[in-house]
Amino acid sequence: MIRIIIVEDNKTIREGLTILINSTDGLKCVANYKSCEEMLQNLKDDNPDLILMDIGLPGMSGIDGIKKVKEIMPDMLILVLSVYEDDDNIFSALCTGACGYLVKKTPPARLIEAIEEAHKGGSPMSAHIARKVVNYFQNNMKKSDSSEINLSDREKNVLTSLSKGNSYKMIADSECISLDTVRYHIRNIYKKMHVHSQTEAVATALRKGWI
Amino acid sequence: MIRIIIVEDNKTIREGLTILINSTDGLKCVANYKSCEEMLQNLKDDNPDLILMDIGLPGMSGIDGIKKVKEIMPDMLILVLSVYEDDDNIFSALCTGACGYLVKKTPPARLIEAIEEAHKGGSPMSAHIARKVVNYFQNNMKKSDSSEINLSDREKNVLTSLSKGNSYKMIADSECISLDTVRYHIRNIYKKMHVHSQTEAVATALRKGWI
DNA sequence: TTCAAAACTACATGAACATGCAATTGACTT
DNA sequence: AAGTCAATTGCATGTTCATGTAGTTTTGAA
Repeated sequence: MIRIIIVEDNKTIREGLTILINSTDGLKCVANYKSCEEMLQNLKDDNPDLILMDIGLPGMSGIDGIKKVKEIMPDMLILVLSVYEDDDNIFSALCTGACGYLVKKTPPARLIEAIEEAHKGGSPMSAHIARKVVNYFQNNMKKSDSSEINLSDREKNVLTSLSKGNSYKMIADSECISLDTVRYHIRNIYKKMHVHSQTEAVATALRKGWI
Repeated sequence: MIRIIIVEDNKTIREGLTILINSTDGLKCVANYKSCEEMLQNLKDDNPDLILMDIGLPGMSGIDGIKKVKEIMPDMLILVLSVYEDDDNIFSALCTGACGYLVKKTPPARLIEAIEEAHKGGSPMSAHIARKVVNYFQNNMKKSDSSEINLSDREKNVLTSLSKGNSYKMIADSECISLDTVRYHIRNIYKKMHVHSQTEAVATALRKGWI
């Protein structure tokens, strides 16, 4: 029996979900709340296996609610049920600790499936949500592929050291080379990267994931 | 009618998938190959809507295959069907351009669903794969939460400008403030961030995702 | 209105950096 | 053995930066 609590400010939806869940074998809605605050007060007593949570709530937002729940019970399964499909809400929810994200128009049968899937270790997401998540990977993980700048090991060390705020003198000492050799390497780094300052070199390298 | 091609080295599986797809309304397997090389040669002629691709192939790996396909047809839908569930393969595939990732034990009915879901703009993933993807977010996107340094809008602009390699003078011009005001803001940034150089400030901000 | 904080401007100075030129060394090639 | 090349060191010079001190303007709250 999967113990579920619902957090949803709309009474109709809240009661509909409760009925849906309670009429399904293996699922039980042990409580439902119209705000995160109420839910948090009773969380320990309710001791649910999974929380079905709305994002757009009066008072504490669902995102903050997820954060609080995770502080109290880090392994709690939280399934977001939201009308929002914008990147901010989706990524905030997932980063904060939601294990899945469904849009509100999800049909009842799929919702039940999703709850069971989450409980079995999955991360159910509505189709477009999942695509957004995958797109995120494709857009933001362009590491080690494009514009293959070939920095030598020494150069990489120097650049990494620079990014930590070390001065030429400190780098010279830690690399056991002279101050002028540090200058030499940095010149070469600048030449390879087409930049003219530490800041630009470090920023570029960090953005492209070279260091 | 969704036109599909299959890349899979195991003959039994390949033929089984072909039959499964061709016996489903709305789907048609226009070709099947046992290697990426063969598939790539005929890609343009086959002109599929979606590619069902194995990862563990002899010769060119599925990951490299995905990369090649994306170079030729950037919008091609590629659904990975793999026995591997390790992070490297999953993330490589998704980053490279796969729009979904299914494990091979996926039941036929779910596979068909997944193909249709991918075609409608979703990103079907097997339960544990999805969870791994979501976990990635929770572990690696600790941006904007910890150590809440409160940079003003102006300070953020200045810092961003610095990270692009602009000099104080250039920043003064682009922000329409005097050189000394730029200095003033940078002092404050340093104070808030506990650093003493551009490089350190920019590196820290980039690493923490503030800019 | 009045006060305080934040934002802006100014000037000054020692430190750190960017870059040009040049010489030395060691490794590897032909 | 002579030659090439990367790594190293050295020196010099103009530029930019980091930071102390201090005055003015703007803005938001009491």
